[in-house]
Amino acid sequence: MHPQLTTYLLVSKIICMINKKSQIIELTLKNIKDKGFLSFSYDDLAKELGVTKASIHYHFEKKGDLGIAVCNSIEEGLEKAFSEVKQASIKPLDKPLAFISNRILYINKNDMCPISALQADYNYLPASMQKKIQKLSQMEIDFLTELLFEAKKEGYLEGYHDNLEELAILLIASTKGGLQYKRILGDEFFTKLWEQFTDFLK
Amino acid sequence: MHPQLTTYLLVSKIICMINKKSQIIELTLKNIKDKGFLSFSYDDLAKELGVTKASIHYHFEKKGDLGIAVCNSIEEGLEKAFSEVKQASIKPLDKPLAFISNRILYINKNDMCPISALQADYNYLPASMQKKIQKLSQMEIDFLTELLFEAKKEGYLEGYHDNLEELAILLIASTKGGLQYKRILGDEFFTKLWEQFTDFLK
DNA sequence: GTCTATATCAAGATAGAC
DNA sequence: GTCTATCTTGATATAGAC
Repeated sequence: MHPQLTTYLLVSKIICMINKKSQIIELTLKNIKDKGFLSFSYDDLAKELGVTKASIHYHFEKKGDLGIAVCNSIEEGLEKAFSEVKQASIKPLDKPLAFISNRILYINKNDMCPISALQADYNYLPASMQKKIQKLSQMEIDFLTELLFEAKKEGYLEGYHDNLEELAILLIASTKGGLQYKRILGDEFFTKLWEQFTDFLK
Repeated sequence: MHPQLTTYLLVSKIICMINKKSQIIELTLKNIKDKGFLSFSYDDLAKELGVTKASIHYHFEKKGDLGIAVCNSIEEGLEKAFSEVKQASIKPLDKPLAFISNRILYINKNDMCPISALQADYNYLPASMQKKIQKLSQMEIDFLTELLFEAKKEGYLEGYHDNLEELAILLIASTKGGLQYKRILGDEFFTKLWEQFTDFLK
């Protein structure tokens, strides 16, 4: 075989592997949002991808490995949303809620926030995942807090002083709770919540 | 055998059955708070009670039956907390948060709110349970809303008008979200949330 | 009412062929 | 990289003896 062909085959194999890996990660994320980490199975993924369980195990030997990969993917999404909103040409006061609604955009009608789903399963996840989930949970708070501080620096949020982290906590906690209730009681629940958010931020 | 003795044995058998049933329900509630409805097993209960799985199946043939029984138990607790707080001799303005803290009292350090746990598993629960969970979710809102209205009637909450249900939704949603974060990030998270609640209600 | 035993099914994971 | 086959374990559930 020509050495060039060998190289080509090797490269395309690696690219395919990367694609398959990220396919699996994406699909896992979807499953987590639907049923949680403990409740989805390698067989669920295999069926949706049209392959066997063993094939998934080739890419992610243990379920925990796949869990870590998904957490990393969530982390990237979080950072991307943060930097996009930070650089957006909108009023600084609108950025905190833009960040939240950016994140919510990817949660479908009957799905959970994936971070909430991971938090729910927390007690029975491997320590490596628990650590990652801690980090993700804190990151969301920190990003939102920073956006609130930037708004404050620009002269908004006069009613608030050193308590912007507290406001971030209120916004995140009620968003997460609200998303859960929305699945059960319908969209109005979240709408009524969001209206109050816009009142806080003016 | 004396007829009296027969009666005695029958009665004590029934009482024992009732006790065993409520024992199972209590233990199930504990398990739901720890791992969620889908993740606990009859074997978990059996081991903790020192009996076999088959024995639990005698009392609750299907897992869904047990789920309904637990939901009913939660509903009773909810109604009890509501009527206790309603009749308590404390300021009407303190009653809404008294209701919430009354409910939180029974959630241990690394546990979830059982309603939140059931909400997380919602998509994969039997329809009978989904209906019950809807009812429980709405009940909490309604009870809290009513306590807020009573406070308003007594002259408190001047800043609020027809939006007391919205306030209830904010309080419930952030409480639920906050309890989840508390398990991951520690008690301070919830403390910082609670401080804001007391600011809202004055 | 509780037990033993068992049926059935699904889950995570691995071995080895192609 | 994917497959078949298999192992092991655990889950829901039922049958029938005591």
